[in-house]
Amino acid sequence: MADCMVFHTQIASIMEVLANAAVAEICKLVDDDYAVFRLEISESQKQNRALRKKLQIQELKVARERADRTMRERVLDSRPSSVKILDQFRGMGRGGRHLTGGHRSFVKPAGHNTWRDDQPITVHEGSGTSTQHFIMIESAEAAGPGVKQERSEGGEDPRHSRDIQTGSATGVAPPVATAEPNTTPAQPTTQCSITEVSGTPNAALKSETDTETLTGLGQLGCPPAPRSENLLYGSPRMVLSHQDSGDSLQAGNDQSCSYATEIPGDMPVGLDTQTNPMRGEMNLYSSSVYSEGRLEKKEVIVVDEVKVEGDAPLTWNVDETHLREGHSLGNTSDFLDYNVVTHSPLLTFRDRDPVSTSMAPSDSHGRVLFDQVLNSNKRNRAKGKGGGAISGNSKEKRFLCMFCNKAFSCPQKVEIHQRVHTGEKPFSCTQCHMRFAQACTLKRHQRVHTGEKPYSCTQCHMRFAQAGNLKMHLKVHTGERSSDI
DNA sequence: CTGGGGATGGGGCCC
DNA sequence: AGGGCCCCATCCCCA
Repeated sequence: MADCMVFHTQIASIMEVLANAAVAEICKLVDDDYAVFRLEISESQKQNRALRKKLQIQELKVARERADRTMRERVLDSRPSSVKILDQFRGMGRGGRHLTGGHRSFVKPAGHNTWRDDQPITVHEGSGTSTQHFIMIESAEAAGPGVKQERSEGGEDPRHSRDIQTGSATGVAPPVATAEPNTTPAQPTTQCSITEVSGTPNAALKSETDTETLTGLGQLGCPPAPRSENLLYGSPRMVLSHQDSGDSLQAGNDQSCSYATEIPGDMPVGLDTQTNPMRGEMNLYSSSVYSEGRLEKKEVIVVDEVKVEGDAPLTWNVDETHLREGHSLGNTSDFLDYNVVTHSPLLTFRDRDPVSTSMAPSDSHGRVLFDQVLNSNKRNRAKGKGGGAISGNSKEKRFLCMFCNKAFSCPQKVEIHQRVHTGEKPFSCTQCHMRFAQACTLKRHQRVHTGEKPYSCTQCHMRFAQAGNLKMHLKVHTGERSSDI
């Protein structure tokens, strides 16, 4: 028995020794691996640092070159630099259609309304733009003189003219609507201000964009933007990522928050706008209004004044009396409580250097965006008929676009119109994944696939899918065509 | 470079 | 009220 006990204790001691040895071995292995791992990490960090330095040097170089070039240009051309910038982008129009339209990231409101030319250019990120806020003006009379555009005269430096103050939902304090005393007459005490707060990924885009500022994007599956220049002018990496998987139009592999207008996420193929998950996504991060089913009462804003001040965020001065009167707002306090949580139409650039490195002429994305913005503005200006924000049409147009103040006769029209700004394209082609803002546009598009050409020329054998093209073609026969182009 | 066709965007009007 | 159609402007591509 005693032998047995001794034997057991010996075995136990041997086991213990073995176990200790094994543990020691394991620890040694782990330590070795850890050391190797750390070595690798430090190597990687070194490489990272070196690359960063290289990058900085390159950026400095390019910036210097551009600065030199700018100085030369300024000597040659005494125009304001902001004009030159726009000209530069206007000249870059070609190529935009490669992007299958609709990639309107930079939407500057129509000229007739609140933003002046040197005001910040607005960026609308499609990922958060399904909001269908619009402004209902109480009456035609109120619409006319009631909507004022007051502007501050500050910040004339074009280098700073695109400063943004849009607060991001993350980190940056929300802009506080403050009436600038020097530019704004004393407001009635009954007025309340509704501050446009970007509750969406539409974080302020600054040149010195720090990742922290944009970390809110992460919630949307959007990695923080590395550098704002990319955001501004579209590096291949960041801008205009078409969200269709496998879509050749995608500018980069990064399905990130590209500050493009395309709605993120895989869109369903088909026409079902109701079940479009896009809306769901919007609900998640764009507007709690949707998810709460309180759309109606929060979408209509009776506006007495719309003020846009130099660097200040858009401020809606809402006459409280209107709110009290109901006007589809439901519970007034409910309305007042909410800070118009939507994608901000005021996503603007902080462009410290308008001739920055990213404004490379080779950047077709930036071209597209600015070109389309310019075209849009041009078109808005050119279209006199009903194009005015609040035109005294026979049909009362009481519903204003939240973005450009354009007036429409019914909310649905506003909703459709606002897709211009938001980039929302609910209608997808089942054959090619192209998306359209309007159903009829999709329908028309599908003739491309069906080959249907219902319009035939009476003068020749030509057939056309669109009446407008036939009409254009007919000018060839009448001899008008050549002068048009 | 130019002309012409294909195609999209956007707004107005009509049913 | 809402959908569809029409129209215009514009861009892109190609010969």
